[in-house]
Amino acid sequence: AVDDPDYKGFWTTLTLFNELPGRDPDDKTDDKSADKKSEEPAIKKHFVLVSTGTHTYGGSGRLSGKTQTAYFFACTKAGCPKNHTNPLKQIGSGTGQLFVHLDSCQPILAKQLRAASKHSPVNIDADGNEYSLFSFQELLPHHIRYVEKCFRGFDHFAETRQDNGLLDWVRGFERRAGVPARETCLQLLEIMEEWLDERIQMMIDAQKGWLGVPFAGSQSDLWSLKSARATFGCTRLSLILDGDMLSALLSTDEYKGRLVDCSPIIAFDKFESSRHTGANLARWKVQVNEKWKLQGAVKVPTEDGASNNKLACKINGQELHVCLDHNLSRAVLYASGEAGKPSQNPELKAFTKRSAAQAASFSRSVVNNAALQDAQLEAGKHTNELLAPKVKNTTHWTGLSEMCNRNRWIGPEMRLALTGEADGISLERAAPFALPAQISDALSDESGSEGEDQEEANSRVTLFVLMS
DNA sequence: TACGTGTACAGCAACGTGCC
DNA sequence: GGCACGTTGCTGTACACGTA
Repeated sequence: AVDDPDYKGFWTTLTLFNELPGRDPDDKTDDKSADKKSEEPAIKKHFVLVSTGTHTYGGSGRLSGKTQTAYFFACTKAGCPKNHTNPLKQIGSGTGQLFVHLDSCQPILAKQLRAASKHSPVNIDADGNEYSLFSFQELLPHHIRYVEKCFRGFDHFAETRQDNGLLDWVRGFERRAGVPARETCLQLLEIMEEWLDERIQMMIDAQKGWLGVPFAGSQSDLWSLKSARATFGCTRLSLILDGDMLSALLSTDEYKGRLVDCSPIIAFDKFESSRHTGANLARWKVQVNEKWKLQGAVKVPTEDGASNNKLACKINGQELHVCLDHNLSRAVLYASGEAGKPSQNPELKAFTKRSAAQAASFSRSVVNNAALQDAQLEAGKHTNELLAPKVKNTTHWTGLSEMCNRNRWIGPEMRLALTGEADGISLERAAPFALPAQISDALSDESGSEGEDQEEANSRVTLFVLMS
């Protein structure tokens, strides 16, 4: 983010950010990664390498049998027994043995070096007080809460990085705290998932024992990538649990005397089959039901009205209930004439088509578009408040409403841009289409005049459409 | 172009073991 | 019990590669 006095929190791309004054992406002088390659640990400046050898790991761990270079260091402090004739053995690039020696040989220096090293949990604050960051074991309960927070808040574990400010945010409250590594988060999440699944299964079994089958509802949906190369399927179960039973299961009084609405997600899978046909969907649902012992549990699943959903339910002997929201959106599309063959509202459909074409003319004509923007500026709008006409979105059922509203808001400016006249009446450009019957009737009723010629009638149509 | 994912490894602390 | 030494675990970082 780029902060400047005029645009607080203005977000930009990395490329544009690097083009800002003072930024040179090729300048590596302050790049820690570049320094790290050439700079050895500071503690080695206080030792001299005497000789090298080979170390073979013993024990039974993962390193057992492997070999690594062993380095023999002499302490540079005068009179130290760990001199050239009795050097310290240090395996690999580590510095552990050097620190252990320095702790007793030069304890103040050892403390300073530890505090300076970014790998050490030991720090020294501005007042010279030494403190140590929490160990992994001390932090584990906080890590668990952190993972739960990320999960509940739909945050990504990629946030557990030092370079995004989160560590500073955490240490602002407790300087000894730290965020868990990504791998730790994933391991904790796996354990939580396992425990949660056990509880869900326990509730499913109890509900089945209480009511028999069927005993639950379900909702499922599918999402496909635009490339159609992958599909994700999600299913959640709807349980209305007896609170007394649930309290007994979970050893708590929290739910006693209540009905508990519980809707766990029981499947969220990448749908591996390249063809998400009804048959493939039916097989996937059977697998989910087998995993959770849900055979016969759901008689009426709720889904959208896709044909593959309908077929899957038919194959599995279920009665599909189409989601109310989807049915409502279909109803609006039918009522507005957009869906259904034949159209149930051809007049509105024709109007919608012409109004959309009119709005689209502004994106096709830079002259019209410039005139519209000028009209809005003259009306007192700021440059960042300028609106463009909307074309009806054919997929969203709110498309008709959004198009009409937007074009009504900027109707005066559109009239000015198209006709040069505030009232939108232009005798120069007649509407090129025949009058829809309803509009014609409405106009004739309104005017009540006789003998109106065709040119005048077309002008009135232009006005009518613009007003709409 | 930016981001996601997997792998390797450096650097350190902690723990275990054996010796004195 | 203190010390020296070996082994293991954890975090942070770099980097390669794939992909939206």
